[in-house]
Amino acid sequence: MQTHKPRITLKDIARNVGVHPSTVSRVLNPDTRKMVTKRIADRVIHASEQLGYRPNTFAQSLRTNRSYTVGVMVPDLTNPAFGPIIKGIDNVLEQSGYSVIVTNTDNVLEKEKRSVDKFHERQVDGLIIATARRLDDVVTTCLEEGTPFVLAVRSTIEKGVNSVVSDEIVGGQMIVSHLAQLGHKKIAYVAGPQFLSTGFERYQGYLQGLKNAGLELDEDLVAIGDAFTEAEGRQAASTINANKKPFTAIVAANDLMALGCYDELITKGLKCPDDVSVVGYDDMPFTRHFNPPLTTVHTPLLDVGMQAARILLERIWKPEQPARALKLQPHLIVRGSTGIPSSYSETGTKVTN
Amino acid sequence: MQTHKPRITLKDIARNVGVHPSTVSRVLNPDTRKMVTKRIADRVIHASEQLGYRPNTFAQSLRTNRSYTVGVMVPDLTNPAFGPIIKGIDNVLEQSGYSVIVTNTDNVLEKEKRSVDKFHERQVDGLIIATARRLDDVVTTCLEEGTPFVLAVRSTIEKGVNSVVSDEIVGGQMIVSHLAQLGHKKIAYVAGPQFLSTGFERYQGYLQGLKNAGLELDEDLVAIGDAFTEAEGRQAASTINANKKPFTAIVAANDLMALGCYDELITKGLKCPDDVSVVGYDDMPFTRHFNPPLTTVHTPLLDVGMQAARILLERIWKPEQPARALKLQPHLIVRGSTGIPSSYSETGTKVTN
DNA sequence: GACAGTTGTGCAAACGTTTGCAGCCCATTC
DNA sequence: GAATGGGCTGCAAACGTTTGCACAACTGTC
Repeated sequence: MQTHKPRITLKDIARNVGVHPSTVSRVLNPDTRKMVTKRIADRVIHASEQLGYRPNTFAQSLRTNRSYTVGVMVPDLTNPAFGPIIKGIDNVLEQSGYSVIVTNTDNVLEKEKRSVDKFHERQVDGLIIATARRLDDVVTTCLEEGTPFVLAVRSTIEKGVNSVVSDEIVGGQMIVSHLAQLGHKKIAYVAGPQFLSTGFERYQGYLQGLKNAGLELDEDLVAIGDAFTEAEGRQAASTINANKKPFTAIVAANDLMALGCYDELITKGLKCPDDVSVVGYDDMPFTRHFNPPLTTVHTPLLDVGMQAARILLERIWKPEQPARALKLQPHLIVRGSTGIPSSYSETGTKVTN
Repeated sequence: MQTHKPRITLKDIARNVGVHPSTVSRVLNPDTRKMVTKRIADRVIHASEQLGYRPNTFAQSLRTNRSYTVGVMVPDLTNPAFGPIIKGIDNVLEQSGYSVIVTNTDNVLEKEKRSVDKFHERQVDGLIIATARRLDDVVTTCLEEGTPFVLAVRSTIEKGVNSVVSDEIVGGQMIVSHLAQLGHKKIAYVAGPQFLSTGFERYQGYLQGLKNAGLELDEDLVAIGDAFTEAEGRQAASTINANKKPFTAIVAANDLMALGCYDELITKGLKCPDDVSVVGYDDMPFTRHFNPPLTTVHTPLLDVGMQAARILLERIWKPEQPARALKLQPHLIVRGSTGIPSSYSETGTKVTN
């Protein structure tokens, strides 16, 4: 049965040094330290260290209305893509004395609303939202309430919203261009949810990529998944297969869905990349260890987190600034899951990664 | 330039209804609601909803000394093992109205101390520590200060500490037993840091496993990595290779290190599992997609998180209870990275998963 | 030596709750 | 019908800060 040490307050230090608590406060607060004589300040600092003073953040926040706390909303913590993002966020925020409250929304709207309510209740100074839909109540609420916030890895239809994303459209184009160069003509697409900017824009990139390569869209080679998951990826791939149209490559809207495609190919007895090339998106950790190593578009997740945090700090400090929509440049990482299309392989030019 | 809505306080509601703020407080607080007449209570509730009241948590916390906030310390957010743990924690804590502050310590002691200081400053009601070393200053500090806390996925030498871990020793034994059954006699071990309970106990499990199988320890077949990373795993495997002793299997202290072993084998031109079997530990996400799919010990990470959170809540509510050290049962998941040892394969009994 | 100006410190209110205490009202009882 | 008691509600203090204001003590100037 341990007994908590009694908390040291400004009053205690004041009594100890023989000054008024407000003086102590001024000394301990960097912005106001210069107001008080060095001699006294030194004694205060000494005493505060000696007594092991720790400010009471509640009292501070109550008085100042600033919590030095930031809320982060992510859809799914088990998706390894979010680890690096949060790490990036934490890295820069903790340097400025902010703490990060994380919450997992499982992609369910009701939870998102509850979370954002909770955040408001806790008076977070700002929000980083990685759950946003292309049109999203939570976002509009935050806009109305004037809460500083920035979207990570997702963007919205609304304008005037801070966000940091990777350039999804360009990424999508890169993929198709890569496949086209290898000689693929029939390129299927396993799309992510179209109500998410990532899902939507990557698909747009794919369409644009086809155009660039002079290829035609075949709607039978496109299926849309309801979530960025392995299961949905597999499901979508299976739908495409069921259409019985030939194809030599599948582009998946993210790495998880690509893994779903792997599974579908295996059950159909198709080999990747010999029979069908597969490409993902995100370059989440360990993609290079997959079987085969996954060709994918690298999104600088850690950077996304860090930049989002930086922009958020800017907005917290000067809320009047116009919104910034930062687009990081993605790049294609070619690994073993893409190769010369199977139609070519009959000619003997077949390559195994 | 948006203008923040003025905050609604108890006073506002009180004025609106025509009662004293304290009455409003009593109504809105479940524990004291029964003190006030239903008629008034209803009017208060109505008004509070109408006005969109949100309690000011700082004022509450300042008064009550409870923050409804819990700190979580993890060593490395990019390690996909921690996502599920945090998710589990968040799941159960948010149900009880607690928020989760996460911090990443990068395995550096100084950061851990800073974090735990920050947590104390913020008066978190409890801590979940996934960074603990076998003897750890942070842990002893928390014990002294009487902060409720529980270790997740790691344990300490000290007694009287709450923790939830998987039974590492049993897990280690399972692995060796599995390999022995396949016929392996020369089983190498790529150990994790011995100052971490996971590193230490898994190694103990390995030793015990050898004993159980009547095999002898060959120290040349053991190398210790300084961190649970791919790079260290590879390094350790390479060290063992350099010893020029024959072996047919490598047990790695976790999945990441196992991946490092994969890399080392590849550069040495060895095939897994045909030449060397490899097994990992943790069953982190996507291990089944690795090349080859990794045989590993499944640790129920989500459960670890959930149980840790539950125990923490217990401790927060009744601090006097004796500590609980919960051990979850791991189980072996056999996949393609283990097979009959290569010495056998010469007899023609070779199996490819 | 009086005055204005500067510098440093104390005072007290305020932030929004919670909660022990006091007191009111009404019902019950003899 | 007075005394007792119990059930509700109001009062006010307290939690630990921050900060505008007042005021005291200096400095320097004429």
